[in-house]
Amino acid sequence: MNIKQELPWDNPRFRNWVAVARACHVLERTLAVKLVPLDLKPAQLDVLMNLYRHPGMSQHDLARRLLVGRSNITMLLPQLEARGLLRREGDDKDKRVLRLTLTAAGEALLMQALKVHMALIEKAMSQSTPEQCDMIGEQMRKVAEVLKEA
Amino acid sequence: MNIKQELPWDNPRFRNWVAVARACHVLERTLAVKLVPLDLKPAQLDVLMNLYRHPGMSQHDLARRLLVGRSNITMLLPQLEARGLLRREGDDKDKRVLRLTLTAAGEALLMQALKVHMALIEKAMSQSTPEQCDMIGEQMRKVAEVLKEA
DNA sequence: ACATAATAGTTCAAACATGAACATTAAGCA
DNA sequence: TGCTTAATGTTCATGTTTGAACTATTATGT
Repeated sequence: MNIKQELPWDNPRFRNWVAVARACHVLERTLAVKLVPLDLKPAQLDVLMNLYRHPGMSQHDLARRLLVGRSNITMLLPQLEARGLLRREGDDKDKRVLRLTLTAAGEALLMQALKVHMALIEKAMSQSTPEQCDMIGEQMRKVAEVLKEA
Repeated sequence: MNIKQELPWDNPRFRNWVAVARACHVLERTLAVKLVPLDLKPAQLDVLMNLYRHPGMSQHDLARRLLVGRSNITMLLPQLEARGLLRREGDDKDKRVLRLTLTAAGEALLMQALKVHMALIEKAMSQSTPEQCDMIGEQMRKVAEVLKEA
């Protein structure tokens, strides 16, 4: 009847998830520091990455992918657009939506930022075997899936 | 000479880490929603959790554990103190530091919040075997360790 | 066609986080 | 002892994120 047996910290799932959250947090902060020379914040890098993978996205779609409010996108984009990193063009069929695409400058900056991001991830995951790494990715994709309807 | 071979998304470590970051983000957002009834934000829960595990912590120590600026703590604590969830008492030996401890009310609220947190994590990790879960935690602790000197 | 509802994006105020400058106290050392 | 340096916590200005209300446009249903 030790009360500590009931504490979350004695539950492996809890302890291990705390480690996951902590690792994420550390990597995020480190990335922020390393992106300073490029005058980019992690949130902005996320925008560029998503536009690269999904050109022509609407702002609404982008907000959903980034798990962020639409108004956040509205505040975020003008800075990047003013720097000539992306374009916002109205859709012909639906005059409500703005289609987003990277410019050449945007792609170029993204590539530089990705080098930084990649190097950091390489370092972070260097302790794991390829099999472990794949398993982690696989499990984490399941986590995101399971939580969608939570 | 396919240029796509060089892209980070084709690197397993990159893709898998993106999945980790995404899972974290989703769980964090979900937790925030589920904590609304308790009038607690994830950052505040982190404070309570750390004070429970390490009673008598200084604000500086707390800031370092939370990977957050000291000023952030200064802004965060008065709300919780005003709600009677924690106490801040000056250290006798060193008049600069404030020692932090949970009150009974703070512990009680923490226990309620932990139930919510725990349930969410259980659901998230329910897809993984205990062995996989432990392996993930182990690797993530290494990640945090490796990035400390990065 | 027309009214109603839903959607995309914006605006705005409030909450929140950040980092530099500051006051107070402690530690190191001549 | 005194002087310098470092550490703790606070303040404040700045920038970010959020959610609710708003406009404009499209979809739906009768």
